[in-house]
Amino acid sequence: MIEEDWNAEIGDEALLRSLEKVSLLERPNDPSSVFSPSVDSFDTDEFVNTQHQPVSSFGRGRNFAAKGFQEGNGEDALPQNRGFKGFGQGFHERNAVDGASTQNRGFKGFRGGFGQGARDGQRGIPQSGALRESGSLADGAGFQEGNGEDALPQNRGFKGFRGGFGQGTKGGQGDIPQSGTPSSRERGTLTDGAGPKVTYVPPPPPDDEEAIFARYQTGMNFDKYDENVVEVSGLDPPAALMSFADTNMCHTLTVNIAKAGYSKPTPVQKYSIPIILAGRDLMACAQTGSGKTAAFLVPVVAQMMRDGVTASSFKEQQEPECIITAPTRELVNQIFLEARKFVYGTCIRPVVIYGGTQTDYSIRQVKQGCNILCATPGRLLDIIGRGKIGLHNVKYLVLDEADRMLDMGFGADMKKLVSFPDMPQKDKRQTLMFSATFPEEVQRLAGEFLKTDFLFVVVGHVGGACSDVQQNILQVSQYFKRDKLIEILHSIGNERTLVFVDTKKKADFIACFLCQENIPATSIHGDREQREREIALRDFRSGKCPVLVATSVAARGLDIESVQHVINFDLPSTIEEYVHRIGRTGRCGNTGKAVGFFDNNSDGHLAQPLIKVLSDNYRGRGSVNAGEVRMECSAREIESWD
DNA sequence: AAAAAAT
Repeated sequence: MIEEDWNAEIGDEALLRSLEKVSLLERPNDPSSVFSPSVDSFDTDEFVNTQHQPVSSFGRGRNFAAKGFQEGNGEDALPQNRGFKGFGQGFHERNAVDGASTQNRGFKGFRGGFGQGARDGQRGIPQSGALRESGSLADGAGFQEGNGEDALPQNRGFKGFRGGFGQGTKGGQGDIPQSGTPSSRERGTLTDGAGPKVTYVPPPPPDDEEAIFARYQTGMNFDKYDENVVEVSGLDPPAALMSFADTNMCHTLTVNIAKAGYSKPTPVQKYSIPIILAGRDLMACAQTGSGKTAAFLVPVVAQMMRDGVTASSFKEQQEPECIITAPTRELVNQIFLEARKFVYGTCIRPVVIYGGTQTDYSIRQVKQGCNILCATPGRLLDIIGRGKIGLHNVKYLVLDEADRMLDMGFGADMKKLVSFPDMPQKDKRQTLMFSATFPEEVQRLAGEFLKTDFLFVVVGHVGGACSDVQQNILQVSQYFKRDKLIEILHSIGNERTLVFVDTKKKADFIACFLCQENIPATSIHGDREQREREIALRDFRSGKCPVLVATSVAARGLDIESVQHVINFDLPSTIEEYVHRIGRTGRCGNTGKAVGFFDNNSDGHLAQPLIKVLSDNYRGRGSVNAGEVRMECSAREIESWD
């Protein structure tokens, strides 16, 4: 009810500004140069809030945020003076007055208002956030480092915000020299290119056998994958295999497959593996969570074992046999971790490189030997351009989430990749593409990368949603989404839930809001530093933060155990993205639930495709159960809105 | 319109 008040009072424009405000508070600063509270300044209650750094960074952040939003108390609302700048006179009337008059009080109000500020007053800027993430609480060193340097971190954060979020268009104060956070610089949204270097080096993955082969349980519907109709188009497809033992894979690989917990191949594996082993190009489409990664890794590793690889040794330029690329950093990392299982005990060395980390670190990893390179496009092209990767030895080029890799955002990079003079022509390499969705126009683009006799495997139908995900669509208008979200989260208890929103700042805002409501949440999006993204994901995986609020950065490929719910707080703009997002649950034969908030004002274009996706699965099941009846109702409901 | 991906 409080929330309803809130909504009624501040209205749309003010809501957006509030979002900006929260984002300002949350803007990660360079973690090494910010103040942060010491661990003992948190009591248990507050510790919950540390789940999301914006709030945690304030210690009493919950009160802060509550006042800021609900009472419009300027002093509390904008503890950093940068905040006032950010809003200018535009902030909600009630705040505008306070805002103007307290502009220079920012620090004071803040320090006085929040515990840790008083204790560490000399450091000035508490919000700092960046490493206030739960994990960083243990990171005593990080805290200490902040001393003394942070005289003006708030200004930096502010600029970073303008530059990073405004993308040069909304900033309105573009004259401010932008140094920004590392993440805001990464995408080249800033013009001056100055600022601190990206120094992040990811923690090394655990390398004991048990950790490498860690996996989660297949679900009760695993065997139902076989009910899918599989269609293979193209000339002379090889026969599907029935079990992993049907191939002549070397003993080590067979053992690794078993250790990794793969006992029976899924349809996409049954068909893709022999096709790849036969040296054919492949475009494969299969529902989310049905084992596409192993469908290309297993045969690629098998071939490499059969043909031999360049022994790993230190060299300035490495010549990988296989390049795997995917649209997000976390996803390439996940593919890398999966590859480590299959190559265990062999001489094949997989390497992962991606942006947001020290380039030198990526280069060091590559130099030590590289047979399978997992990379995001930008860092890949960068490293190739620096001469660290020779392409002439590439036998396998894998595009995971291929439709995404070929469309607008990445298509040019992929063309660049295959256009390097030493990249083998398509008839001299194997090109493999995998995705759960593949719009026809992108299928046509794909042809340019594939041999003319490539095979096209479709499990179920192209773009179909995973049938183990029970889908519901609720009509919820903009202003009631948060109420509905809270209601749902309370009703499902502590189960792992992924909440998708449409913008980066809203991701922070909603995560912040949930923390205020005592629901430990964190966020992941492209304006967070890579370290923060990885901590957020780790905390979500571990259950420390059972709710992760994300932009589409987390829509594809991420395989997180026991995500029971996906909530599309904002529906995505395309049906493909919807299918991928809900596919974060219901993986590997497990069941999951998805709820989408359908807002008539913004989601009208999705109505028809949603009906199709929902009704396809309804028919696919053959029998009617409660869930599916609801699903059908949902579909009809949507139709009537149109 | 937003998001992602190198610096």
